[in-house]
Amino acid sequence: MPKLGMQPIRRQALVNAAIAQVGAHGPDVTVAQIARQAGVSSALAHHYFAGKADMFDHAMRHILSEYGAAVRAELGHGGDRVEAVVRASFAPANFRREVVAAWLTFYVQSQKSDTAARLLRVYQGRTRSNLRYGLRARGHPDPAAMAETLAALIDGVYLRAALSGLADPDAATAQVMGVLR
Amino acid sequence: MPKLGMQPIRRQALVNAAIAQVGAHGPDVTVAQIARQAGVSSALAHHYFAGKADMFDHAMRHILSEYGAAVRAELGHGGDRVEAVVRASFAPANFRREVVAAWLTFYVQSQKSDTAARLLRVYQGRTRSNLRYGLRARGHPDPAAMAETLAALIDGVYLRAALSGLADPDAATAQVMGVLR
Amino acid sequence: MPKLGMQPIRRQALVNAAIAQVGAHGPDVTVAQIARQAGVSSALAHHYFAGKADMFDHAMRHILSEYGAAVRAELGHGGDRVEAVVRASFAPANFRREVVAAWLTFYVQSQKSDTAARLLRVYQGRTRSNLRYGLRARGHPDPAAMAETLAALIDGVYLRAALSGLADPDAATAQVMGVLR
Amino acid sequence: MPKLGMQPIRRQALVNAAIAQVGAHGPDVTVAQIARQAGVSSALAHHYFAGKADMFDHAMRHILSEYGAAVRAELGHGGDRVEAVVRASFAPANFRREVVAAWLTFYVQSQKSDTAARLLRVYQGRTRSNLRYGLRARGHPDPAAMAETLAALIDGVYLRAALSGLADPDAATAQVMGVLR
DNA sequence: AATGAATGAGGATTCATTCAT
DNA sequence: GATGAATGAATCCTCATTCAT
Repeated sequence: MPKLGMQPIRRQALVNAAIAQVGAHGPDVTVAQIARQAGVSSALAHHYFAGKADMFDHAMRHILSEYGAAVRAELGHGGDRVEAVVRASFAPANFRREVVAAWLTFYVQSQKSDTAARLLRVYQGRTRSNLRYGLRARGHPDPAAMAETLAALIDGVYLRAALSGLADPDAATAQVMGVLR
Repeated sequence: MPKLGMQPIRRQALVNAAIAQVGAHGPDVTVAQIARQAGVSSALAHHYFAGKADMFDHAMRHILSEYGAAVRAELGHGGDRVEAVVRASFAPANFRREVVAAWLTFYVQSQKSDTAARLLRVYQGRTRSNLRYGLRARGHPDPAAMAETLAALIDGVYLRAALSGLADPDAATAQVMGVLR
Repeated sequence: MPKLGMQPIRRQALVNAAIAQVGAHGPDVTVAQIARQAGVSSALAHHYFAGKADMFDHAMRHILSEYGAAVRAELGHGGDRVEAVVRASFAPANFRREVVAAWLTFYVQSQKSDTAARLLRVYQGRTRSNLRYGLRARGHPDPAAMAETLAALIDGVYLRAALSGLADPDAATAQVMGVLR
Repeated sequence: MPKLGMQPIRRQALVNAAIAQVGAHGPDVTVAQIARQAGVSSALAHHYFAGKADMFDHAMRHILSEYGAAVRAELGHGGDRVEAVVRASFAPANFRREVVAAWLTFYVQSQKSDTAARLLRVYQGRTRSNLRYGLRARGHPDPAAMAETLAALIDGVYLRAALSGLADPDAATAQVMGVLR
């Protein structure tokens, strides 16, 4: 009897492996490396994904969707909307060394991948809108500009974490919130 | 006597071509592409550089040294030290679309290249120190922390410029300086 | 299930092709040439061997192991041990034009390949020991020295066969045995 | 004023360098390496020789001519002709580690170079004839066969010296003469 | 005489991808 | 569902060789 429903399992395993490998070895990982880490043959990776680029797109999608989930979770707690977004950005699950490194790599590759670029724009828009909304609620004088600044600062902190390999969620959150006084 | 003194000319041309190509096509440019843009054979590129990685290292070095020159130039004008650093960061020469894109790519690759990582660390240290010094002069209550924040914010703005392809020096400067009130 | 068990077949085919091509065209054969003769792509050659050097090492290993088999076969016939070694050295299978030429090439390359050098030393040791043993049995007054001489003479005859392209097993055997009176 | 008569000096320097480099690094030395050791540019090497193969041919020619000179010198001493040839073969000048290694390499390459093959045949013929003549003078029952054997043995001893890197002139001479009792 | 400059040709090696089983 | 087998298409890099000066 054939194994049923392997598709979602394999796809998830491959996406995780892609993130882990890209995070560990940078952008030049091979399909074979990813497949090996996922415990399957590289041929199977091509069976489940249209190609390497497709796998990378899905990996980025996964990272962003985990981020989205973190935001929703924080928002669910009630409390300040701005801090919720910032806190979610540095939630331990998203702020793991390898995830941050992978995020940066995919970020760069989105200069070439339309799919990734589109995804990124969607999430950036959502973040901006969340921040503006929260800033307005706080009575901030220029929510639009400050939202941009916060978003850029979050990315900057990510960038430096990716490079230094150090990632301290609480410190990062405090640093970003600091500019709001 | 043969034609003499080509070495520095060729090296510079190749470094410029590397920045332009990487800025335009991302990290996966080929040595042949770079050489073609520089108007030489790929063999010559290998004659003047130890290899592709060496070329990339020198390209990063060049970007950072141009940045360093911009900082020194701004500092020479006198005036506020913090604003000088920020303004230099977004000086038109450094903030060209392709340079920013190349910078991001090399930034990522510095996860693998020790040389690039070292360079980066030097420049980051210098920036941090300049910012602290300027912040102290301004009587800022927590120069160390704010220097980190400004540095991260500068990187974040760069990052977003690299992706959007939009780069407005004055707007960027104003945005960063904004967090100082 | 895929086509299975190609590995040993391909490896053997590639080793044979390597010997044939090196025997025919000298040390500067290309991996592509060898692969073509084996009827596969050069990429596949790299799939089954770590690289060109690895293929050459295995080719030398194969030649020496065939030689070892010939020695054991001759020893199995009983009879004089010295003559068995000499006869085996010139057994038609080992004394084919291309094999001799390939042997010489690998011999030279063993100046650079540690693996090949090690193999060679093992076989030389074995030959020396067989010859000494046989010479002692024959009551030769100085088995050690004569073993060296016989071994060198065998190599010398090989060398000349490699160059002249002529290889007459019986004549070669007689020539070597001649020095024993 | 131009330097005059550099031709023979440069050619000799390049030939010596070729022998040294091939002896040290095997058959895959580059023209640039050889030129560097000779203290000139690789362009100059091509000015004085038709190409790499030509340089190698001349290197072999030089080795053989030094050998020829050694033989003539030994023959001049009077004494046994056979021993003169053997002794000359292992004369320190010819039996230096690097020369022996180079000799072996050129020997192999003569499978491809007609020039080298021709040279080799000439010298082999001369050696054979010298040995036969000397053996006849000694009253040897089968000068032709023994000449072949001695020649092969000399080559075999060379071969082993090339590989082991050990070269003891007197021991080698004794070993070869030993087969004459 | 001599060499830095320059390149064409080629070679080893890698890798995403396809296919037969 | 899964994989070993297989390859075409790069890519980096090397090197002998030529040429202008």
